[in-house]
Formats: sequence, C-alpha cells, structure tokens
Amino acid sequence: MSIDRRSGCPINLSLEVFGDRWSLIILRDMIFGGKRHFRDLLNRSLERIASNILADRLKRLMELGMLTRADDPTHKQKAIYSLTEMAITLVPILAHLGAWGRVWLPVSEELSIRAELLEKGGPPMWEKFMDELRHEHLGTPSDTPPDATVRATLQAGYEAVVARKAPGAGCDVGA
Amino acid sequence: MSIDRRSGCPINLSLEVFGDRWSLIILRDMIFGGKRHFRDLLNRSLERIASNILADRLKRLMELGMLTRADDPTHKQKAIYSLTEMAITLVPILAHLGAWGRVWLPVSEELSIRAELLEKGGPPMWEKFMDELRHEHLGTPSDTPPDATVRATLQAGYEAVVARKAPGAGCDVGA
DNA sequence: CAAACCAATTGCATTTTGCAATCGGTTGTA
DNA sequence: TACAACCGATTGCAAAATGCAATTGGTTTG
Repeated sequence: MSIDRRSGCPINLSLEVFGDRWSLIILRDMIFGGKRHFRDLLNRSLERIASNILADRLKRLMELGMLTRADDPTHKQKAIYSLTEMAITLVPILAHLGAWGRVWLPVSEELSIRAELLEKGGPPMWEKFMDELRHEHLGTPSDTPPDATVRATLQAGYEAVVARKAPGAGCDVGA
Repeated sequence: MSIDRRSGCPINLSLEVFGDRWSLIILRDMIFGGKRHFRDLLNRSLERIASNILADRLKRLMELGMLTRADDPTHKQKAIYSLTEMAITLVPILAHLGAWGRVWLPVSEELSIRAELLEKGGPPMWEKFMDELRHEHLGTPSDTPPDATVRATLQAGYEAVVARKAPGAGCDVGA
C-alpha cells in the first residue's frame, strides 16, 4: 500500500487514498456514469484528464484495493475495471460532495440534477444504489429491474433537464 | 475565484476547491482541533504540512470564501483565521470521510475515536457541532455551556482512549 | 535580556501534472 | 477488403506543485 501514513487519523488516511484532484473524478464516472473502460474515462468525461494521470490513478486505485481490472471478454484489447466494496461505500461521500457543491459553487443545472435527486433520496437511496453497484461490479444478486435502478432514475432526471433546456425547443432542426 | 471550472458538475467543482492533499487537513484541524493560528496549523498538527504549502492553502481558501483572516487582538504578530459558513457546512463530509477511513484504513484508536463518536451521533450531532462552530467563528449566539459542546465530547472521548492506552498506567512517572 | 515565538517568504531540488504524440495490434465500416 | 478508428497504455518535455530547511525583523515570554 503506497500511502504515507503521516498520521493514523481516519480523515488523513482517507485523503492519502483519494485526496487528489483526479481519483474521485474517476470513481464518480464509474459510479454514476457506468464507465468501466480506459477510453471512456479518458475521452468521454468532461474534465479532460490526461492519459498518463488516468493510467497512474487507475494503477494506484487498484493497488489500494479500490478497483480491480480484468480483460474484457467482448473485445481483445479492452480492459474492464470494476469497483470493489471499498470503492462502492464511497457513495455517501460523493452524494455529500455533490450536495455541498450545489449550495456553494456555480454548478450547471444539467450536471447537478443527479446530486439534487441523491440528496432528496437520502441514505435509503444511497443504500439501494450501492446494492446495484454490487450487482454490477461484484456479481451479487439483484432483483431490481433495469429500468428501475437508481442510475436509471438519475439518468432520466438528467435527460429531462436537458430536454427542457434544449435550444430550439419546438423547432424541428433535424435529428 | 481561482478554480478551473473544467465542468459544471458539483462533485468536480467541490474537488476544484478542496480536492488536494492539504486543504481538508487544514479545515479538519480548525473544525475539530480548534486551531486558528498559523503556528498551530504548522507545528501542532500531526501530518507536518510544509510552511509554504500552508501559507498557500490558507490564502487560497480565503480567496475562495472558506476562511477569513483578522489580526488577533491579543498578540500583535498573530493572525487569527475563522471559518465561514461555507466551510462550516463541510462537517458532514468530514464526518463521512472519518467513518469511511475507520472501516477501510489502518487508523489508530486514539485518532479515530472522534470519527466513531461523530458517526454514532449522526446528523443531529453534526448540526449541533455546526452551530457551535458558527458561535465560535461567526459570533452567532449559543446557549451551549462550554463543557457540553460537541468538541468537548469528542475531546473527552479522545482523552479516555489515551488514558486507557497510556504506558506505565499505575506507575507514577512524574507529571 | 536572551530565547522563543510570530507569520510568513525564500532557495532549491524533487516530484507531479498536463499536453500531445506515439505504438502495434484489433475492430468496425463503407 | 482496405482503411480509419479504436484499444490501453507509454513517452518526451515543459510547466507547475511540493517538500525541506533556512531566513526575516519584529514581538512576547521566562
């Protein structure tokens, strides 16, 4: 484990694991965006992380027990990254980060609707979401239909905001 | 405001404010340790932050609206830093960071008892603590006696663990 | 009165970050 | 079938950030 351990304080140790600019962004994209491949995380993410930083952080998060990596059976070149239980239990922290950011920072409406819905849903919603992530990443059993998952709820909220704010609403400007 | 704004996502924006190794450590020491002077934060903190980093982060947190700075009326050279409401509302995030760290990382018992008590106390305890911080840093009225504050509770828990684990307990080795 | 303290700043070496290009192989599309 | 796009990285290099230790001139303490 490549952490300093400057002190045994739990907050300090948590920050030694993910207290950098990029680790929680990667985990956010995996948790909320369902991203699991390198190129998704590199090119289909809004903050434009650098490829060497992405590679470094993925490796580090694996070494620290937050992620695992396997060959993707559907594509010879692709690696698929999975969250461990250690990472999945970060959902409440990410929910709180989102809620705090909504209050104090210049968020965009499209990108903050998920945080709003998570805050409204509270801990029961977060628990349900973590169970879904366990199913998806760890193979645990799940009885939630795919269109009733928390991620589907969050995505529907996002799409509703996007549709409401679409330019030229009411004009047919082509697909 | 010197943030990138790489995206309008609230999690990203929160991390642009305090997603570095040191900002939340400084805020932790102010919130939980009652530290408000440069030397306290520099020399009486376990993680040994470098002085140029401390100066830089304090300046940045002030610019971002998390802290204010005033001359300390009790000492001509001392500056006293105060938390703003923006910073005070980080208490739940810090509580969750502590709880997560206790589960997954090699914490020390002395330094994690505060996190344990906060987790047990839950949101009502956090709200009470934030009110106390408002009183201490923003001058709002408070009706909590000094020995019944959340910080006093946390400190008593810490001291109980330290006394229980003291070497040579039962020997009088001098003051 | 001397030592310790105050909030920083500074010099410098090391490490990290960010940008862009690159690699050889694999897959998808016209 | 040819070729472009894709795959998970790695690499080169410049800029930025970090960390260590020393320093500053004034203030407070023992």
